[in-house]
Amino acid sequence: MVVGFKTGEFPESMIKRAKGVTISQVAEAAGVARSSVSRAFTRPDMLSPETVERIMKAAEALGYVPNHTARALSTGRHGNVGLIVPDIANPFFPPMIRAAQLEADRSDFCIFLGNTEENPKQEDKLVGRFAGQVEGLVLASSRLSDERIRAHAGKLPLVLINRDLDGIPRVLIDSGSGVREAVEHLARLGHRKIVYVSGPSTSWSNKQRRSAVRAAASSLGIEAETVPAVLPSYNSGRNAVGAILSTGATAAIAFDDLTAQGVLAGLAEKHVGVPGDFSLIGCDDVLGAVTYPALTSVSNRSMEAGRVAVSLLLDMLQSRAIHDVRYVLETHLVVRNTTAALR
Amino acid sequence: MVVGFKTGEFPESMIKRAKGVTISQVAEAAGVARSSVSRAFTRPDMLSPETVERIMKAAEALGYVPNHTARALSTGRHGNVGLIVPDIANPFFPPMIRAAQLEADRSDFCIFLGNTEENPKQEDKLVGRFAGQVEGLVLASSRLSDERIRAHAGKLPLVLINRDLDGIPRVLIDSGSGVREAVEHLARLGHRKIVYVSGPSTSWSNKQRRSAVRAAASSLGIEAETVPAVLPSYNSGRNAVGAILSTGATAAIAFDDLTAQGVLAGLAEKHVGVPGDFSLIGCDDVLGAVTYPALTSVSNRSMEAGRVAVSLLLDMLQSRAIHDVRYVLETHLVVRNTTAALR
DNA sequence: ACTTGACATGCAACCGGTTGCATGAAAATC
DNA sequence: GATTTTCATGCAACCGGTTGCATGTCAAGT
Repeated sequence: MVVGFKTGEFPESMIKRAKGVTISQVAEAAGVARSSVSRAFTRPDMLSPETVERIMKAAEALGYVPNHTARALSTGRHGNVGLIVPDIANPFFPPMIRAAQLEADRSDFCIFLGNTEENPKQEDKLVGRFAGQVEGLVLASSRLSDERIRAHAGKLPLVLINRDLDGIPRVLIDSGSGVREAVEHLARLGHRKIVYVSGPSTSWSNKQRRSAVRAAASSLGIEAETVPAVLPSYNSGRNAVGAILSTGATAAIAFDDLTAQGVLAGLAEKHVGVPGDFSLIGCDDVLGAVTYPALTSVSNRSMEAGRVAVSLLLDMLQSRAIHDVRYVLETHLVVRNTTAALR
Repeated sequence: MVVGFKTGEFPESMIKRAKGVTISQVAEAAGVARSSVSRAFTRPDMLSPETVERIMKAAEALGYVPNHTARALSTGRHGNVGLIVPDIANPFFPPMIRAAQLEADRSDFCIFLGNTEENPKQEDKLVGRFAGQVEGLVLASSRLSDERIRAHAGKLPLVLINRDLDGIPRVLIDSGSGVREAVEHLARLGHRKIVYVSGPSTSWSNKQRRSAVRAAASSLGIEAETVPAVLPSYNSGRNAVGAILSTGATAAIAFDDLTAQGVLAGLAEKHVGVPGDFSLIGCDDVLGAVTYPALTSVSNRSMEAGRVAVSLLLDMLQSRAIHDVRYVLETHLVVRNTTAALR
């Protein structure tokens, strides 16, 4: 690391720049009352066109920009929403964040982003910190308990992604449908025993996927076991390989693609060929086809989820009413090269 | 897509929840002046311990939480900073965002996140939207012109990542060092003509990498040509393959790993073996070793960059002075399996 | 016992906007 | 021409905190 330090001071001119032109200055310059300036910006139709023009010209000349904070204080609306995710670095989330941002932007809203590091304590703290300065919040893949979520929902408008709580608007990516297809796919290939490599125990998606695997397996008459991987990450998956193999299963479905990627690496280390000796399926399809072999996975709808969640939230804020919406996005199996017939 | 709509209304009780307890109510309950309540929260040492306790008890009982907006208005500080990136979905940025968030969190600051979609217009718009409600801004890999950046820097504290403008604090990931190593590596393997697959023309990193390639190549006496890929993406890289091959070069260094990954795919389609027939090096090392063959790349310091940038910004806000800091992070070549001796 | 100082608290102005209501002038009605 | 309506604008209170200064109290200093 090279650090270049060339410290100079820029004392006055650049420091006081923080101070802005106020509405009073514009009012004086234009020879009107402050309220007229305010109206020129918020409801120009209330003023005569000439007055508006005069005010605007004065404002322009002075470089006036309405103070967002002051406006927020008197109107009670600041046009900000929060988005809290467990782990930005997990490729499942960036597209979601991006879509959310875009949707918020369409309505001139700004987004506060929070990263909880998969930690409920941190999540609680962030919700609290955000609460005072956002009009509403989107909680994606929350790791909080139902009670905490309900408590927060009682204090500010909330929309959930991948968490199914009655009475709170929510967007659910139904991985159940895709996972079912995955199990059927494996059964059709002749696998009689499979494992589900689970994710965070407080994750709704995890529960959903696990029970979908079990249900589909039992209805198809094949055996399914669960091996825990705790966190959705490459290393978690890699560390789980021993446990996976010791079950005697011939195929695995992992909580997500990252875990699957770790499993893939772990299997390679143990010289277990994929898909020759073992079949593997991921979830969320975040890796594109970049692994080798290209990973069979369950499609992801995180972009739509982000967009819809923010749109729902903004609707709520607009209408000042809470609708008990349950928006479900279905998923499907995407077959690539990590699954093959049992030999 | 399945949409479930079970619309119920929660009219009064949940809507008015927005209103909060004010400082006046606490003051009345505790039998003190509003100013004392304010002091109990901001400078308890000014009050007698008993008073503080009485106030706190009253506040607790009423569920009082200081209004962030009001406080911001009177103090002029709201404890928010903004972070603007060209593309959240580009894996280079999430670790940076995460580190920035973490660093901000340590000082109880919140982060506004903006995504410019690689579009200077959008970036300008976002800076404007943020300007009123953040104390300072971090611009990562800005696509704005020098003039626009300087203009913004004149209006609010700014820290740049990967943009080298005199007088504005900046954190630079010096890919030059790593790229130089990459060129040397290729030369040592016997390659006599290489191409640089460029990225966004307004990107500082791109200019830096391109000139590092040229300089290193000419000092080693090998030939270097540039092929443009416009955007840093998989598809850009893939589309550039025709142009790359037509130069007659035997190796390429791509602007980033995403582009390299696209090139890799494009080469495979044209049945050009890597590294047998052609050697390829990426930049930023964001893919880990997940491509096949595993991509040789130049290490990335984006996490540190995010952390340092925010830390610099917070220092600036604290000291209310601007130091002309130029913080440079060096990079190195990480050799994997997409480079081999010319045969 | 009288002054002096330290300290705890209250008063009131201020941050920069928004908004309900009053006012006065011009336009419409009879 | 007198009266009512319409419309543009100003006044002043309000949003919910913070903070400089004044005031009053009590203990220390002489």
